[in-house]
Amino acid sequence: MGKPPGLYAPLVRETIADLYRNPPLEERLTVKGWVRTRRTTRKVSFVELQDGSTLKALQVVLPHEGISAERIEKELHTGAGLAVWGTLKATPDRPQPFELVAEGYELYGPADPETYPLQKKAHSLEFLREIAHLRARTRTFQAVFRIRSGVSFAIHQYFQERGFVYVHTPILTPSDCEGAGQLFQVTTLPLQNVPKHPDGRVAYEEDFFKRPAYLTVSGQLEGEMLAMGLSKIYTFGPTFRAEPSHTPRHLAEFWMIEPEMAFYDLAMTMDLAEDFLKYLIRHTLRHFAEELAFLTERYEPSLLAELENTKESAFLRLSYTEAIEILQKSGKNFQFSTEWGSDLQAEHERYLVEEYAQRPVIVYNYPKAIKAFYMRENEDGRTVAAFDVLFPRIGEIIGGSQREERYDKLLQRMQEVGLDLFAYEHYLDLRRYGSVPHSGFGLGLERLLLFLTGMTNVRDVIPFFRTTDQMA
RNA sequence: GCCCGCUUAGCUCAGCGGUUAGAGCAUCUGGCUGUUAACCAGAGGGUCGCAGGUUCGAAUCCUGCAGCGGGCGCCA
Repeated sequence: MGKPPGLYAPLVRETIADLYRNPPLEERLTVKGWVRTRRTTRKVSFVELQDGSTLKALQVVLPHEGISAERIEKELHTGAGLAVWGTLKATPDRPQPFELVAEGYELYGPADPETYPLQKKAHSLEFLREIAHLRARTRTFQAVFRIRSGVSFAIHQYFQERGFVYVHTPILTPSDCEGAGQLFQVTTLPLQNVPKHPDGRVAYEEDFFKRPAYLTVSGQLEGEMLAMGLSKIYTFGPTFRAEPSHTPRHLAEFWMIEPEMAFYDLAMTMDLAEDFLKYLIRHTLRHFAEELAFLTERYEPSLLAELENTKESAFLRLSYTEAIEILQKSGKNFQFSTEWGSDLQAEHERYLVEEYAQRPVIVYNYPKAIKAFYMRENEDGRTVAAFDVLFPRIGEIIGGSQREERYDKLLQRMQEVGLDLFAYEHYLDLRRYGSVPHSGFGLGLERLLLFLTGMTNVRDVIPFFRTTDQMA
């Protein structure tokens, strides 16, 4: 065995990605990684080494005269972690541009082939969900998680370049944002023996916050408070919903991006949303060509073409009323109503995006009755300045609105839907003092990633998923 | 929450009332003059998700349960 001699120590190029960027041919170096596959012939063995820095592997040649075949066969199985040293040689007549001719290696950790679940063959995504702690060893998840990292960076970059302030809104909150959506309650009260008043009410004065507390379902209300001083802000953090939704598009814990802008009206906000999405697509195409090529070949043949197409096309904007007319004239037999006033269902959205427009669609000015209390009422008195961005394959990817900045209108609306006004005093204060027009939207990171990676289940674009009944 | 489907070897699957349940890959053994998810030969590996029922006979049909997946609703 033995450690690499001292002359190898100062390594300039450590990762396999570095080797491909600028191959130090004929140099002696050490590379560290995990075995993807091994092939053995009479005189030499070949190991494909991966280290997660690129989807490409480094071919390592292990001559049996230097390293015994028995040791290689015993130790170097798929999944084993090791350091290997030798000389990088060009191989112009082989599929790969170069290979490492090894002088020795040190095994860090073996992977017993009898029990190690991953093989050099492809596995189903469903199987990999059962071993989420090992998924990062597959190229698929390396590609997906690297794109997730890159697009997260691009989100910050986009807003920072445009003067938005990144604000951290609380994860623990005293109330529900929209009076809807199911909350995870957070408590330090003992569940086996909850202290109660004589009349049966929970004695919250004994709880940690001396009142009920929940995990946030949205940072929007706090985002508005900060935008009313900083003008343009955005949030980017985890969000929690205790909805028992069992679909490939819902998570109990997911990441949301919520910009909020003072002095923006609905049209400006729709422009921002469209520009933002195209920026993220362009960034991903520019920086993750290798990953996108892999995912296109492996999972979604139309992925690359769809990204290219979307980044060029102007999103089709339809008012809700226009959308309803289009649906009514479509000649389609929809399961759900297309009467004015009914909400657009998945089948309607799919028709608008995939058949009618064949590109992303923004629907705006929805009926007041089917939207949240904080959305700004339009002049017609029956619609609100809300919009949804609908994408092919995904459906709704962004939901946003201009907020109701008029105190009387907001108060009236809150009373109509029966909100506890006391809990929203601070929110109402924003309308009492220096209230100005403002708007914002929410983008679900995982849904965006479905579009960017060609994956079809949000459980496959977040490292450890939480859904009803499941914690990976 | 409602509806549908699937569950057979470590993995991906075939078998769909009739001998002792199969294939590819993986594993192990042997071979191969440098392989490209190498190749060639051989071997081991299964209470056919669990429980009950129908039948001369059940992996196969029925019922219940569980796990997983999908559609719808809700949304991001």
